[in-house]
Amino acid sequence: MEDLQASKKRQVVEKIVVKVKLEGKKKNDQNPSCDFWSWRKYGQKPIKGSPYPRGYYKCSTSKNCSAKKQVEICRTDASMLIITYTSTHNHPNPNLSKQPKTDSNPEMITTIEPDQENDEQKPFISTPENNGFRYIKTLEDESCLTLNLENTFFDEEPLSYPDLMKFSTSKTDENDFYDELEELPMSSSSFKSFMRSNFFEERVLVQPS
DNA sequence: CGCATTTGACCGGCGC
DNA sequence: GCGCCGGTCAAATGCG
Repeated sequence: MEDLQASKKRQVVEKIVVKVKLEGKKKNDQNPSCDFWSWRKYGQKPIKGSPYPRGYYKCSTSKNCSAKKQVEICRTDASMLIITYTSTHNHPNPNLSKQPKTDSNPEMITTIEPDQENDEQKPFISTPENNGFRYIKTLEDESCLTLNLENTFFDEEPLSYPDLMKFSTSKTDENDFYDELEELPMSSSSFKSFMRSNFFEERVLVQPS
């Protein structure tokens, strides 16, 4: 009841759209937990234009965490998972603290093989039309950045990215978190490699029309 | 027995 | 104003 102001009107809602390619592996087939947070499914709906339903998940790690995500299968490529993150977590990642050790998993974090469809890896260009914001592209859009995850999904967090979790303290404005990622000249190279090695995130700012 | 998932109903926004 | 569609709720069910 207190969070109704968030859904009241169509204010600017920031979303993170992650496209994940399942290399034909059934690994995480429909497994929602392709990240280190724990999610609880609270709904599923068929989506117009897509033969596949979309699942709605809430963060189950913390009761007051408003983080949500939607998981759907790309209608043009069933091996592609589209995960949309809404809101952000207002609590530290549990897994992060429970696995302080060796990140010696070079195979997991590795890097992205540049040889595969790297031509899609075009950087986002902020044009006056999009006001500098990244808008979600249509799924058919070839320019959507995608990454092949090979067999390595992050069942466990591939590496530690302190910068990513630094929001644990001053959590006044969650958006700051992503703003930093956005503006950050990439001081957190570890985060970058993390991102690149697992998926590509696209920051979407939905504005009222 | 407790918790997560499933599933249909309900609600609100948007387009026509 | 109406209907469609996406998102959420909540009861029922299944599973560990």
